Amino acid sequence: MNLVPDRLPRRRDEARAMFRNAILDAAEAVFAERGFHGARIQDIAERARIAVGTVYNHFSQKDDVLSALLEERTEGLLAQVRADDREDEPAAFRPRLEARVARMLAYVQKHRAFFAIANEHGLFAGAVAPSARASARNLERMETFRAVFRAIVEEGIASGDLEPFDADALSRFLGGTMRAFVLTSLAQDGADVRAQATMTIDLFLYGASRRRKRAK
Amino acid sequence: MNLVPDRLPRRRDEARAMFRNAILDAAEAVFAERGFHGARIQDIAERARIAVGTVYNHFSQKDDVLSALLEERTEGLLAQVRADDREDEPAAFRPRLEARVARMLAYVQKHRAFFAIANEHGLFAGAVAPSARASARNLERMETFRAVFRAIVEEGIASGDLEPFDADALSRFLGGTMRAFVLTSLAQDGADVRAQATMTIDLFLYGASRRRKRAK
Amino acid sequence: MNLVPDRLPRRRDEARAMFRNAILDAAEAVFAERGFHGARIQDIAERARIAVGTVYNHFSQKDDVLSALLEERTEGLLAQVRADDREDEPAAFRPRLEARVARMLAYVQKHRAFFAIANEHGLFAGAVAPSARASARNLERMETFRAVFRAIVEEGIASGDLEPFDADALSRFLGGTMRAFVLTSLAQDGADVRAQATMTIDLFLYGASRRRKRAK
Amino acid sequence: MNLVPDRLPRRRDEARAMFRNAILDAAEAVFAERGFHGARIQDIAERARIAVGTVYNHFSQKDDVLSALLEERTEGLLAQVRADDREDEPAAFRPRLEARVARMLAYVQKHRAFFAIANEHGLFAGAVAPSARASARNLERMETFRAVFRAIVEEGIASGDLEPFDADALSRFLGGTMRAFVLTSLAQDGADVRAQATMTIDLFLYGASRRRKRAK
DNA sequence: CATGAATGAGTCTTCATTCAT
DNA sequence: GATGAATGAAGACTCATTCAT
Repeated sequence: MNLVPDRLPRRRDEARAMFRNAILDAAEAVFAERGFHGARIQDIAERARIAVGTVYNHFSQKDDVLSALLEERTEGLLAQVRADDREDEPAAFRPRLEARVARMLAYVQKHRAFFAIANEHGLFAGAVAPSARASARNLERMETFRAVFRAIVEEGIASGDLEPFDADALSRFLGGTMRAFVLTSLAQDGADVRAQATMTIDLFLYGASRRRKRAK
Repeated sequence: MNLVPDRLPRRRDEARAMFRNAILDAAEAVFAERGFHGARIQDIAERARIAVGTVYNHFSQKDDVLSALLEERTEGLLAQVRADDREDEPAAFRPRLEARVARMLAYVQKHRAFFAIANEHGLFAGAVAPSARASARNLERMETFRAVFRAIVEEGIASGDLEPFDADALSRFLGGTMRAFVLTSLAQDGADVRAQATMTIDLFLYGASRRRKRAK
Repeated sequence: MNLVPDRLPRRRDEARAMFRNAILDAAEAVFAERGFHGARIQDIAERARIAVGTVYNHFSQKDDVLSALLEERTEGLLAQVRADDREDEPAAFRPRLEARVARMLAYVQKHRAFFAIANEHGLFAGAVAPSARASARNLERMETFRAVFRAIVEEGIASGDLEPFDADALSRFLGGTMRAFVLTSLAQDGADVRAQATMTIDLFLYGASRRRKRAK
Repeated sequence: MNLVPDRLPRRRDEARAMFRNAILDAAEAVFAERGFHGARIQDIAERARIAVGTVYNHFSQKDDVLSALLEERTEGLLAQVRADDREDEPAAFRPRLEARVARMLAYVQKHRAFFAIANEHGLFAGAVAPSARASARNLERMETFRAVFRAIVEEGIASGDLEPFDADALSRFLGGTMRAFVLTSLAQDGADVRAQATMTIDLFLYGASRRRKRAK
């Protein structure tokens, strides 16, 4: 095994990745502060302490910076759901859902600067009419999300934990419920993610009506 | 009563209002098509079949057109909730809530072009961290919304229909649930508003868990 | 003599003149405040308490308002020089010149708001290269001025009071000297016009050098 | 001495300065042709053979281009007066003044395109009432001028060459006299600066009255 | 003739993108 | 590949002028 020829390329790749990440981090901050349209490439470059041209060496358009950010965070968020590779993942529906929701909330909390604006760009746009403005990739992304949520709901229906309503409606409901509390995460700095997850699940499962004798 | 002196001023006011409405209608359509930033004043003027300058005779900035639209639609949406003046408004919590929700869904459906973009401008931003970008008026508007939802929830708690959870959390939950179905309204042309309202309320009240013997 | 047919027309003319004057007065004030380009027809109309359209009933363009003003004030200023009709006008060169200068200074002082900006529009532009921008009428006006000053100077040369220098140079010198003190008039509210006139003439005649034994 | 590291920055600075000068030169010409308001940034850019945006890389507003021009020419004009560093500067009051005036006239002649419009923007506004429109910097500039002229005049009074009149009045008189002949410079292409300077000084010192036996 | 809203040509300014160094 | 100045298309906004009432 000759490692030498590997070394330089590897370093190069690392360097590339560092620039790329620096740009994305800077963009996340600047987008959050000024919104996508209010953010100038110049601002992002300055925040990343690089030159404007360098941004263009890594992304061919401003839009691509946003897309990459959406891609990255979406992927990160979805990774919180996919629990297949976790050994300690609970098996029962509710605790498993709770674990997933808690992880998602934590992730959103960590990147709240970004999620605050992602909303404006259709990340949570749900079933909004696919306007000409929503890029094809955006729609795909939303569809991935939807699929993940639908899978969860279908699991629940299959396991008998959820009422066999329309899976689509239920997945939207789950999304909406989470979103309600995600927004709290965005607003607060040190939100108690665990408690929020519990409340989210509780309301998702049993609603807001006056509980009678049902055991929680 | 001498109506004559009234005539001209009245006509003038009417003319003013007509222009203003034409502009707002055109803006609603253009914003929906291209988004706020993609919409040029020229586009709005053309759609309204007036000159660019005329837009500026009625709104001093592009931003103000959006604001006025938000104002108008927000007010319209809230008007659907305030049921005090309706004689046929049901008295019981659930049917009353259902009626309100149905009216709101219908209103959103009617102005879905607008609500699709209002989303991007914080109308539903909920508790998102009040960024420097959200105008003071925007915050006020969101607060009004919040207050209306909280009032509904508090009614429900008082009447014993809702579990005495934190009113703030419940109002967010109600908002999130509605939003999930509102988005469906936005996507579809002839959505069955009544059915959606029922499903919204049902999920809001009883959640998604498998129903046992509880009477629906 | 039938006065009736005269009455209405006369009143009409008076009315026209009143509007015209109101506009010119307003324009004088607004031009002085904001400069010609900074003054909007709207501003002038407001100051004159009339409608924008009315301004256009009296002047066909914005430029014409300025022109009319220049015309009027130029004429007024020149009227201060032409002393032919005054019975008490001194005959000797120096007192006569002094009287004329004093009257001009007083006139400028009275209309200083206007003269402060007239400068920007070539009223005193003197021999500036006749740019394409200086309207033909403007040049004529300047020429009239020049002619008046030259006449004065030639009088002085003829009477032996002035050194037989180039009449053109002398007239420019007289203009420059006056201008130096006119500017003081513009700055101060209650400038002592008489004293200024005396100083102007004194310097014009004898210069600034140390006086020896010559009787002043 | 290592010049290498210096090279690039030095070249960059030179490049910057070249663009800046190209813009100012173009602006001088265009302003002279069309006046400040009639000059479009586009015109200036075209004349300088650069893009519109480049103008904005060097000046943040159109106003700033004019200001920079005023600054530069004012400084240039004043530099003609400050004779301290000249070895061949005459010591006696009159020849010294004459040298200074000649240099100023030559400078104005050289940049007459500019001075023709500077007039419109208060460069020579003298003691005009400091309107809200005259920028603070403008006033400063005028004050500098005034100070220079006053210093000259005071020198003359101190040396006994000038009558001990009010220094302020005398400095205005000097300015006015010069201005009268400067304007001639502006009009003519190949004006005889030396002769003009002599005439200026002569009139400034001895006025226009008929000379008796006094030795010139 | 007064009125004042409608008109739309005109211009400054911004900023994504390019490219020579 | 980094740099940052040059580029120029694009768009908000102004305001002189028109014209229906």
